[in-house]
Amino acid sequence: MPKQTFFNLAPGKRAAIAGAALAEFAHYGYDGSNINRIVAASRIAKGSFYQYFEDKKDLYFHLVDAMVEKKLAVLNPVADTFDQHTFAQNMERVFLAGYAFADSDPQMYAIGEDFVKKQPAFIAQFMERYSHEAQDFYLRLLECAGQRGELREGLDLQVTAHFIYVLCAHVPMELFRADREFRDICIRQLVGFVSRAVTKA
Amino acid sequence: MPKQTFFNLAPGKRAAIAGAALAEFAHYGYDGSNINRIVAASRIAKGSFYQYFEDKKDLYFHLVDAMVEKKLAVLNPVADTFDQHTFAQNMERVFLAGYAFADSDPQMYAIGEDFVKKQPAFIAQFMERYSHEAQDFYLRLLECAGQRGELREGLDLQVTAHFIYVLCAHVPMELFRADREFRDICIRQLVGFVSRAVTKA
DNA sequence: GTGTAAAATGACCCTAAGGTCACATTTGGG
DNA sequence: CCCAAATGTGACCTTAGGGTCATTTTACAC
Repeated sequence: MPKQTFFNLAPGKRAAIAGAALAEFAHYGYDGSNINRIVAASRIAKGSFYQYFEDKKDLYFHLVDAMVEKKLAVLNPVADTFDQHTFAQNMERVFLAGYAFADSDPQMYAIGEDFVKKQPAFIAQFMERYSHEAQDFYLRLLECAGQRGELREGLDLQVTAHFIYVLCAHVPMELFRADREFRDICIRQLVGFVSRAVTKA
Repeated sequence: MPKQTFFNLAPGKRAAIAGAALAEFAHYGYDGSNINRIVAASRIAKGSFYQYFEDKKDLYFHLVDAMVEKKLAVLNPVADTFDQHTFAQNMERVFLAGYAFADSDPQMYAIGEDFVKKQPAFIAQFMERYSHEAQDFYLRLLECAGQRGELREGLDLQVTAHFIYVLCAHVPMELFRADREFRDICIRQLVGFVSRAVTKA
């Protein structure tokens, strides 16, 4: 967590630093990011950086936290009404919400992409705090479908949730820059694929 | 390309270096790899390393070349008989061949995984030499299906080939460590997914 | 205005790791 | 056996970049 000093900063200055960091991590990913660049872009001294943050990871996790929070703000309303929809409908709602998030904040999205695809070690660390948020999300989706009697018999929910997670974490990312129509086609087919894999008939 | 000196080496020594490098890149990926470790593991002096290779990338590309060659040796026989099978059959054959490769040489597979997932810059460089081998592969698959009259109307083959490529590059990797039965289920469903997406009815 | 605590600063430090080089050793032809 | 060319060697160079610290500046209480 950033030091108190960071939160004492004038909002504009704090936003400048957060903005520079956001751009840096979105553009270069965690591995390629460079504190000197962040410091130069936000017009602060290198020493000041370490008045605000423990280290580079501290800042990075702060942004990842913000990203997760922002993404959950989009996804939670969807998850909270899982029981009012079919499994297939819920899958589609999840995808649409995900793209809404990505479209609304491409930099946050880019940080999430780098985080999920290139920082497996951090994910493990992070999950200790968020208790497997992502997998649990799809588990909730499956359990809800189970209560509606939609699921096939003999399904290992944990494994299936992971499978869905993998699919949803990787495939839509590649389509992010595609046009809306193509996206929609792919979403519909992915929804169908997953639905056929887990629901009866 | 490695220097002539490397190819003049006694086969055992050359193999020791190649083996150490293979293990290093497979374990740490390109970004985390360390020449000092490679040098220590293969019992040569640091200076000798640079008698054999221009630089770290030279060695890495040498291994990636070998990896691609080995993978193509498995995939080409499949591609050469595309016209004797349905699209769905060919998709399944491609997956099975891919897993056969991964199972037979997990280290080579790991290098490929890192290359595809974490080295987009290198892929671009590499493709200049291999003329989009991967995308072309799926394009051939689609074109063959087209000649058999299996494809839906109005399909953009280039885009579709890319979509299939993305799916086949990311999803199976995640399943690599899963047991055989689960793998087979997933392969069948993926084949079905892609088939329904591109073939008539 | 003065003193004290917080914050700002940038030159500097330190380590990791890729890459070099002057020298030593081996090899092979005459 | 001798010499030259090729090869082997590891101490050393260099750079990048994360992180530190002594010093200065600012903010604020009295």
